[in-house]
Amino acid sequence: MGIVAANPRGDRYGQGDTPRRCPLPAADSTGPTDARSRKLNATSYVVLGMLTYGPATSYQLKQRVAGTIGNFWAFAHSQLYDEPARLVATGLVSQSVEQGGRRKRTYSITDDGRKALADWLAEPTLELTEVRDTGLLKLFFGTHGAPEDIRQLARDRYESHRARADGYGRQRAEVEARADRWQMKTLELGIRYERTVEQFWKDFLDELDRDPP
Amino acid sequence: MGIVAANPRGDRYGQGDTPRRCPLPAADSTGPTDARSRKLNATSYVVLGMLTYGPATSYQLKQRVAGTIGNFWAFAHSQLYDEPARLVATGLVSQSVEQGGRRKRTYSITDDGRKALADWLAEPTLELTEVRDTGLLKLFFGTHGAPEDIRQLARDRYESHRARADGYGRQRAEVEARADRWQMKTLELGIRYERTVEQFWKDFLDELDRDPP
DNA sequence: CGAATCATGTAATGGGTTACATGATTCA
DNA sequence: TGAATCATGTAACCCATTACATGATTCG
Repeated sequence: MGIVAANPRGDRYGQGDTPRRCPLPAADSTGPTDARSRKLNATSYVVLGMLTYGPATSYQLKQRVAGTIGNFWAFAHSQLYDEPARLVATGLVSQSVEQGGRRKRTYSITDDGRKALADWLAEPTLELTEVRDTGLLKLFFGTHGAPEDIRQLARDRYESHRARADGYGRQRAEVEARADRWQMKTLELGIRYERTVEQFWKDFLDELDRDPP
Repeated sequence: MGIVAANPRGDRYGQGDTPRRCPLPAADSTGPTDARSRKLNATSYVVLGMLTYGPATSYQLKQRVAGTIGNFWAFAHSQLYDEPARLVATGLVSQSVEQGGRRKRTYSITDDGRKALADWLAEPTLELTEVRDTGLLKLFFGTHGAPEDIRQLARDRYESHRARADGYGRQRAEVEARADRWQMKTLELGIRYERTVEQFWKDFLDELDRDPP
């Protein structure tokens, strides 16, 4: 059939499939049965985590995310408006609304929020890493395009990863004082990752020269 | 403020912000003004690409994805039911419905579909790679948890990436005959990536032993 | 003082995840 | 022949993206 594998394992579908159902609310009606429980996702923890450095508006959250985890895990800024609002509803974050003007909202993490963050950090981490790289997808389907497309792809990707690796390198120097030990480590992984991928595309380009498609 | 950077650049928000607006349909009414144009996304191209290996049901698509790109870019299986249906509406895929029984649908790529795939392959690839790794997030916020959490995290992640790298290595041998050149290359990048990350966590574990938190 | 950019949001839509369902096939 | 697993789908909800909007501030 000309395709790599029909081998089992390798889907995500089994991953989160354990039916961890909540016991139904059973038609009771003790008040609003408040939505104070809600499954948190990565975005939630990013917001909670960033708020541990102090209260912030959505814009400030955006700034904190940019230049740190925003480098490898990006959001639309609207998420940093939506998610804190959800967390307020859940009681993990509180807000204070500025009087007058734009009624700007400033968010703070609550004790429940700190607890939720700590619980998450203590959980085992089983999820598989996902690498969302359009270039990889294109490489996989490379036979269905023109030979020159592949070469162009390789050049683009090489440049892109090299630029990012250089950027991280510069950032490391700038940031050394402010960042804590673990934050520096994430940056180090970022650099190692980008250099690896950069090297891959470089080797690939060389191979294309030696052995053109 | 104790946080890494408030440096500019590093958000995605500027990325896709060029207002590439379609000229409004201008209230004409030449028939259904069919929704035959639609911005395709990565899922679309995965489906189109997989269909170039021959017609398939959603389940067969799922199998083709698992063990190849599903390794690094996973979907819920329901997407492989939804997306082909959308592509049929766009005319890039055709379907034949089995008579009787479950009325199983088999999808094929159309000429327009092949064209769309080829166009995509010819486009420059500017998107930045996103690495969605919960472990990295936890590492970044490590100070807010217990010291033992970090160590556990490192052990978990080390194991996980080692297992995946081993898996890829085995897969490479099995698959060598069936896979084409570019497909093998994606596997090679996968291996390099996993080995790099495995090594990172290993070094980190060693460092934690030498210099405990 | 006007233009650009910063800062702060909202609305609409589409898409992805989760859960629910159930027929078909295999195999102990 | 019953249990397990394969195969096939649907529905609801949540979340993410995209576009729209506009007040505030800076700066030439």
